[in-house]
Amino acid sequence: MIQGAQSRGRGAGTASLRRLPLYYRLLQQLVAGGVRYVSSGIIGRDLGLDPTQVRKDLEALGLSGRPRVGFAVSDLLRGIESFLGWDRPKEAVLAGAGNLGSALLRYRRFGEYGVQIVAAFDTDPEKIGRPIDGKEVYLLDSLPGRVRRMGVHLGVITTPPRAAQRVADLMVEGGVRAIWNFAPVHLRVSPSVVVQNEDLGHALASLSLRLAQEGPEDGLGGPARLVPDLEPEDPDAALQGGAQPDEG
Amino acid sequence: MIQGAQSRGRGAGTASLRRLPLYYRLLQQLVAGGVRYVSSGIIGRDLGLDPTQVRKDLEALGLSGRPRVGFAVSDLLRGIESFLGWDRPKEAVLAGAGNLGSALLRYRRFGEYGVQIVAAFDTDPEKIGRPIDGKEVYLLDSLPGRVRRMGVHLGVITTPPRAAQRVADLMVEGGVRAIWNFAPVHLRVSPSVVVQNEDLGHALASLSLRLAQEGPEDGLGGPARLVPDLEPEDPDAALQGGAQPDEG
DNA sequence: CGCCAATCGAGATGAGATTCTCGATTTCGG
DNA sequence: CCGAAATCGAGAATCTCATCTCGATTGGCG
Repeated sequence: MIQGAQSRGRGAGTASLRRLPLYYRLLQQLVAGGVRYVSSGIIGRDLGLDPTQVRKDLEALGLSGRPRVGFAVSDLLRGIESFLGWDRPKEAVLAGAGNLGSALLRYRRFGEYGVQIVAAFDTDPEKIGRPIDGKEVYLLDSLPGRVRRMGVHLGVITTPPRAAQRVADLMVEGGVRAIWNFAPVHLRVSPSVVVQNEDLGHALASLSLRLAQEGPEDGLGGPARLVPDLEPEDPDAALQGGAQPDEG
Repeated sequence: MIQGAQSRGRGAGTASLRRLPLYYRLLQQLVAGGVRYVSSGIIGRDLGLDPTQVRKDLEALGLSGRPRVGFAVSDLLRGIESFLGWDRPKEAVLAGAGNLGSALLRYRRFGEYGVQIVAAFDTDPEKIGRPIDGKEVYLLDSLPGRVRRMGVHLGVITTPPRAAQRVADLMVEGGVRAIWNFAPVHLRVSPSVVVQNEDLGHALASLSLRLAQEGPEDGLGGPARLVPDLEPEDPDAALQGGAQPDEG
């Protein structure tokens, strides 16, 4: 991914950081299959990456493998979880309880990454006071105060474009220091606030572009994520959205 | 961004490709404000990028500016649209009409990028035959045949993790050549099929990580997108999810 | 018309990322 | 116990990307 002007950590560069979730997913599927050890060559082959790169990435995490054997899958999983902070709980609030916002409030999988959305905000009186998936929906105007009292530092914006900037301002006012922005607008915030844009339209269009350009897959995300990104998963747990198209 | 093993185009590298949607968003806000010309310096300041980089990105699109004046905003918008293929219509199908899938079916903004989801598939009998936002929901088993008849090459997977691989196989069987995968699993598909992973959990966790690492914003996405990505928008049009928290 | 400032475009420089090469270690099969 | 194969780990080479520097062009102003 492209990092604009970002201070990168020491060990793992922003590049390898993006691949860790990919490894994590694959490793989870391997443990589910009873595999205990895996070589960088296997990982590389499945993910379309160079084995050396895989080793370097894992090395940056402080993990090491054994010649002729490979890496212990369980070590890798724990190492990645720890490195990415998935084992340290964090809370977030969401603004804009529309289609997308509601879906995110019901999304079951954030917990696996140590993140939990604890409250929602909206301006529609119809929505206030009606919890969505157990999360209370409050009036938008009360956001700064509540967020500050809750001590939450993560905010999710799923409002219409026109409301996004104001919501961002309210969040920052309440002490939010990182914003996950689904609204397709460029937010102007203090440089100390981290903004991660997640434009779904752009993401799908990006995929379409890759298709048109005949660019065989590499496993990475793509859009939004054009910038900093990550990801993981396990093949047996519950699941996201809600519908389970067979195969249960 | 990190691209696994991808054949990159000639003109614009994968890096600048990720920034184009950022420019697009900003430019749309500028036209809405009546601005006709903009310099690379202005764009760079607003987006936190180096002016030279902005010029290089735009240059890669075949666009040029005039000294002392800058670039014509309308030219830039058209150029980006064209380069990213947003002006060429494409159809997509979706599998997994759960929370997330439904939200995407109702998402109004794909059209702006030239993409339209034309049908959905699921295994839940309750959902079959009940259109969502005007899109018909069919039985998953009929996917290959229908997709082939419709001539669709884009597929979206919003199923539980366990169903994802089977759905991917069905899609490929039906002729889908690019998959947007929201299920947190690593899909194994033919190398000729493009897979773009969009793990929302990972994306949010990624943001959280950036926060913890004290990494001031750069405007880029982050996770998923790890690989090829993109994005755009206009500040006045309708909007995404559905809820409109004030400011209407 | 001539000067000044703004802005672009191109080349050079430097940092980061990816790939390649090679030596060391360990397991497996005689 | 010994040789072959696999795998890792470190260093070097290559590539891409981002930033810096500088000359050229253009519009505004006197």
